[in-house]
Amino acid sequence: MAPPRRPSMGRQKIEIRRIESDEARQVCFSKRRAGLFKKASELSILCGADVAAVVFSPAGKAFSFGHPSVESILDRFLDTSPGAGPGLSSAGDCAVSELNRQYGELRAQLDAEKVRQERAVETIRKERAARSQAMAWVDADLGAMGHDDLVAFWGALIGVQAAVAASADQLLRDALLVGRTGRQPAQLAGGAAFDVAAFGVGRQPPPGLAGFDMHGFGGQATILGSSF
Amino acid sequence: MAPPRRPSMGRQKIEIRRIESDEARQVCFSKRRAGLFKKASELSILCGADVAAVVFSPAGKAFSFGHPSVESILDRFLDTSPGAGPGLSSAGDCAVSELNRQYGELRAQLDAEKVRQERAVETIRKERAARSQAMAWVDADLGAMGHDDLVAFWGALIGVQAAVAASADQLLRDALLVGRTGRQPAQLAGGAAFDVAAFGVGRQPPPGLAGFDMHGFGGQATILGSSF
DNA sequence: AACTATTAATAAGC
DNA sequence: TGCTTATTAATAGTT
Repeated sequence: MAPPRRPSMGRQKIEIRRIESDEARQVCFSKRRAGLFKKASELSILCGADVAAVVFSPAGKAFSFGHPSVESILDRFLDTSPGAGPGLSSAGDCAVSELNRQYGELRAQLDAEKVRQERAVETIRKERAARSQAMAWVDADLGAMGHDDLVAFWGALIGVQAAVAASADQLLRDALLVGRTGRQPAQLAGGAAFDVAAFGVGRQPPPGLAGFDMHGFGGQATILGSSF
Repeated sequence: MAPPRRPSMGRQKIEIRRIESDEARQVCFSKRRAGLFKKASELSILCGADVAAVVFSPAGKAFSFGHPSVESILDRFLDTSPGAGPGLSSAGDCAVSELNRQYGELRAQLDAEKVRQERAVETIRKERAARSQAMAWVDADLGAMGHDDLVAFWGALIGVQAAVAASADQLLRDALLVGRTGRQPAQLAGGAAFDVAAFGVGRQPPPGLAGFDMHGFGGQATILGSSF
């Protein structure tokens, strides 16, 4: 039986970069030009704003939308923009100023984003390191380990993982929270990431399972905190 | 118990007509103005078109977007529209144009950064989910588990973790590579993230350790690939 | 300003 | 080019 393919793949996510295919670019141009003019129209009606939009196709053909009229808007803009009179602050300068402000804001966001990315990478690296060490450790003497030892070890391991998970937890909460906030002056929450070595895992030479003193953990392992 | 009302009514359908409330109108103006400029920017990038948009707020404040520059577009339009003069219009404002370009570039970078951040968070989330599931599973019957079962389980768990680690590995390499590059057209490497369920861990009801068929793994556990 | 539930826009496929 | 559909993107109303 043939796979029941859907009649359409639906809208796909696209990158905002030049469309290479001539045909696809032309189609997109027509659709989005219409969409832009519609948005401009809605803005003028909803908010009582004066709006003009001018578009030149790659071929050089001009399209325009304007409320109340393209020319009136353009004239007004060109009139006030070059003026630069210190008395009446020209609106045109405001636009440039606004652009500058947004530019700075964006750069701040980008920086913050990079900091968070680095923290995420670091967290993953730590989790992996801890896991690797723990596995190597166990691998060495697992066969010789008694049942009770295994259970006890498991309990200890759970502790390590819970702690590491807590670190990831912090990062996740952080990422989700800040992700939207955007700004954030790179509030360096003291990166007191859990130090694996403190739990005995991470030492270079595996001490050998026979020697590890974790029996105090009790027979039945229990999942510690780490609220999932 | 009180009716669990949703935190938001979400977007409502609205008529395209003047918004009466001053405050709501102002908010809408800000949002939609940004949206309009974004659409204009996307149109110019996607289709290689020259686009300008000019907006006057009801208060008379001017905002504008232009690629390559507002003035060049407006001049070209006013030139060709009435007189049909074939004269070359000069692109006057290079500074604004450059600022606009940088703005777009920054925004692209920020978007790419956000994508990577999301992937990082998703990876961490998956690792945690896998770990949580595995621990809960074991916790259920660990006490009753025989030694051989325990050893075999450990081997299986190693497999899962190695696979998950591989996913993280990809992310790390990716992040480290791109982190420095800065630009990168967000080359969407098909995110074929490892599916934990494929390893038997992740099923909702713990199948009970007595039933899991992983003895084939052999008594001695070995660390699989996952090059650390 | 941050959040969501929704509506609106639109990438693909015919 | 215009229509259809599955998805993504924009954003109205709240807090």
